[in-house]
Amino acid sequence: MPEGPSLFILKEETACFVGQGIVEAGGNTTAIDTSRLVGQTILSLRTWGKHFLIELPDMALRIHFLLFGTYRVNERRDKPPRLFLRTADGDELNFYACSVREIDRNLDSQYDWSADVMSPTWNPARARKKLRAEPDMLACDALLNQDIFSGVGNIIKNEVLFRIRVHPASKIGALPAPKLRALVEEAHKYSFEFLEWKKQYVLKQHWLAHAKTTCPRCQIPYKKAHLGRSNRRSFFCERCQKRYE
DNA sequence: TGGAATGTTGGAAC
DNA sequence: CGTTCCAACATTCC
Repeated sequence: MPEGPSLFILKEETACFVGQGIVEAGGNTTAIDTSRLVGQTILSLRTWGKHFLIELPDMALRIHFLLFGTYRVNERRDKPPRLFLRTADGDELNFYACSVREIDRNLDSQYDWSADVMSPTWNPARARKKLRAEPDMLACDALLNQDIFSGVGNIIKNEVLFRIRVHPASKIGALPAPKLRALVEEAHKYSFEFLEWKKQYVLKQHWLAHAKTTCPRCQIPYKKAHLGRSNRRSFFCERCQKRYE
């Protein structure tokens, strides 16, 4: 579920909830008092990267799906939801195994929307500026940094680095300017390809690097290692992906 | 079937 | 006090 494009799909699927009043709410979350949601109108449903934001008159909720979170719209799983909302029209939104938090209602003061690779206000120049300020950061960590590439997850990270032929342990400060530019451009471009493939249920078959064993370009075995401060799985080709350091 | 994984947080340890 | 490390959370798949 988790990466930014998947949240984008969730937002599309729940657009009909905006403007509706909540007539019933509950779930096994202990983070919020769900009875406070009853009677509130859903003012907006937004996303910032992997955050799903529910804006209400009295509060704002932040849903984070972490690694295993799921949701159902007008359907239920065979498990108790962490949070559910029902509207007067009979629409129902169920969230499972996710983190629920009440956050400050002023979303604009907390979120840099231009950092979200899925946002219409995504700002590549600003991302490059943030990257230039972190020359010692590794490319694999930079892509997972939500302040720079909000919404990018481990799949997108591996696919982007393979496509731009950059080794995950490359130092940001060592990247030639065109490579830095390519990194930022591809993070945005691939996220939208991910979105389309995910909608068509063909995402996995388009993976070129993530969870793969052989480089499709030169046919040698991929290296697999947990790299960087993030210590997440990296799949990379030592022949095709240059290490800048 | 035990281990690993599309992720983040909070607190302990240093 | 800042930085780093690690457990915890929770689900599914191989």
